[in-house]
Amino acid sequence: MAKQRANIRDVAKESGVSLTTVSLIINKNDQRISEPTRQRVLDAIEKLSYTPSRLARGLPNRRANTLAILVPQLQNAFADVYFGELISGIYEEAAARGFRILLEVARRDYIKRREYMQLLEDCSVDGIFFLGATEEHKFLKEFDGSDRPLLVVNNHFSQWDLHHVVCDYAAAGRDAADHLIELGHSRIAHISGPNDVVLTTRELTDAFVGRLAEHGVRLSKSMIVGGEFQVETAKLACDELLARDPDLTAIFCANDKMALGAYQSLRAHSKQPGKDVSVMGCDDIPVAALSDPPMTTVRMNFFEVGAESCRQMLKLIDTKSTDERIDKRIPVELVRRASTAPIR
Amino acid sequence: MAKQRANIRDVAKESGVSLTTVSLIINKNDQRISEPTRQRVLDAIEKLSYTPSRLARGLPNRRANTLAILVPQLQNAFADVYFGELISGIYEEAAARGFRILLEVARRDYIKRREYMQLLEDCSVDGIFFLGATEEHKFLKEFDGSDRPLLVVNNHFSQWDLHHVVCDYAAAGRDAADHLIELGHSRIAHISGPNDVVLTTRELTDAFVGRLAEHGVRLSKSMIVGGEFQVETAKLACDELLARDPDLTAIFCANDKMALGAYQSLRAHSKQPGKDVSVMGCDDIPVAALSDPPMTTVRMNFFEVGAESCRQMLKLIDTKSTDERIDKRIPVELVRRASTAPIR
DNA sequence: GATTTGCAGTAAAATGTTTTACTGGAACGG
DNA sequence: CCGTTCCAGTAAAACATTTTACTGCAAATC
Repeated sequence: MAKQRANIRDVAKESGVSLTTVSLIINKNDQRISEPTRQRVLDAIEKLSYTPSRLARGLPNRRANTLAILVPQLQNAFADVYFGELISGIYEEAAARGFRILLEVARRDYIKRREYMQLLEDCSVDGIFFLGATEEHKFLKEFDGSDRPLLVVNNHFSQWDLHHVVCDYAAAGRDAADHLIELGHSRIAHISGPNDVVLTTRELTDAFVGRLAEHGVRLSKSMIVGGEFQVETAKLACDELLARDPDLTAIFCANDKMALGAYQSLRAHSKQPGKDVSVMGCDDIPVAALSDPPMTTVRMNFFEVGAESCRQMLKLIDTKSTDERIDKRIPVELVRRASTAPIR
Repeated sequence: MAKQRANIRDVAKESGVSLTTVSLIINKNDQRISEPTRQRVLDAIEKLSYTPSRLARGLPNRRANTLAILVPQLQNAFADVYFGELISGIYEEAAARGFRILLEVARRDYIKRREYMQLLEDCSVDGIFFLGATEEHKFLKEFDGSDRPLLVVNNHFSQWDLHHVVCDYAAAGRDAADHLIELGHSRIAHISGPNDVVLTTRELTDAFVGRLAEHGVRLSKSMIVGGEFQVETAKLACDELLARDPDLTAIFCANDKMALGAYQSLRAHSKQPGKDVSVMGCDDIPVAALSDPPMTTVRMNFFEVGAESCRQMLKLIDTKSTDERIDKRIPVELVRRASTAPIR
């Protein structure tokens, strides 16, 4: 029991070669080692059950082979399908390339103390994904035009020059408008997300309203109410809309959760969602298909957004090219279910 | 622009002391440095904006100051409130102690290749939390009685000698039984979790049935149906129970999601949950309070389970005492809402 | 006055890799 | 036969810290 843990030196000694040779074999990218030598070293590795230390490996080139996922502190930070899918997508892609994933929660004093910077500066991490970013996250200004590897996942900002990967929210708004028009609706309302702080959901609203206008349907400002992305607030929003126009025939909600709130409100007003009033959601979270009635919505492939974000990040880290900004849009898809119907 | 990044040597040179002195000051645990010297070094650190490298710090004592959270690959691995709360709890506690959190997904070949071991052996991580463990995860046998720092979060196993932190499921079962008895019910059914593979939910069922028996109410095997923890399967389970006893007055479900499935089934049979039939859930996930009717359930503080798990893990790592096994129970609490009522 | 104790700090070894620049010899072209 | 190229591998520097055992000196003790 002389040593606990074999290191590269032990392997070198055991197989009678130099450290360099062992290192080259571990990092398979070098052709110059002959097959017999390689075999001998591989045997020694097996025999000593040697595993290179990640800590030591990262040291010489200051690469941790780790990426951080930064999420804001919400009531249920990770407990959200939305975040869950994004994280899964990032993870799968990272794992396939030998990268580890760190989880970080951006609480108020986390941001105040600039700990996200610490992460990069103490070499804990080679890049940071920021999920759930809003325009209230002023600290992002720090990354404006910088060559620090930070990527905003599923939001984007026009005021700051950052790397983005995001669903095509404008297309989603247009798809929703087309669908409701096709069904013959014209008395339409919209429950929006927090349009003042999130650009993507603002784009959704703008595209929806814009496309309706192209079809000759005018959606007045009063028929757009914010629902904060939550079930309860959306229910209240829907109550308000019904008070303003008791005869509206369709509601487009900026996410599925809010559409569930609209269901509740409609029922409370003795109206059947999907029959008396068509309701559309956005996202296609699992519960959308299971809801009663099954929900017509626009599917956003959040897993793919995560995966693409990771691919872009790895490219960014490898090339270190700071000259070009990433700005990817992931396509969306209309899903027809029973919560929308032709106008009677 | 000679150097990119200050290291401890630069700080030492700048303040005219040795490396050792700087190191001792960074790791505040040494008293022997005089105040003036400390101040001088602190100023130099500030001036050079020096940050110790985590990679290099971990190397000498082979500590990564990082913990891993291992989750099984489910349809929605992290997208679950349950996992979300556990992870948040672990995270908060770890962050407070300067530990980072790695996320790992135990897919089939991840387990086959024993990558969880790799994690410990390549010094990526000082300990592993395993979430969502079941008896089907045979690889846990590898940790049976071992001094490897693995902790099973919110499940436990009698066949293997492992570290556990878990909600008090037996108490939850008893609380549920007491509540329904108190309301006067005697024609009671139970939708269980996957009792064949998860011990905790089996304990829940056993405690529930046992306590009912103590009160003189016998729950026959046929009135216990498995619901796989999912809404849809629970709905089917409830259909089956109603077929067997159309006059049952109360159903206890092993989690809140399944109680939602029971709601659906009851409505499909023209019965009002909370009026015609009392329905109880377990967990108190956010949607329980928002459901219609608001759900009576047993609150399980998953955040606290996570936090306590982390505290225990850190103790384990610090003491390296392999002689004692962790086995903590976190208390639960009955939450009365509108889905249960006195029998008519 | 010699010895001990405490203070404030330092030298050097240890941690485990990667990477750059080199080396000895064989084959090959002219 | 001489210079070049290739092959298969090596020596040594670099990465950035922690930790153990020491040191010089002043004050206190006997």
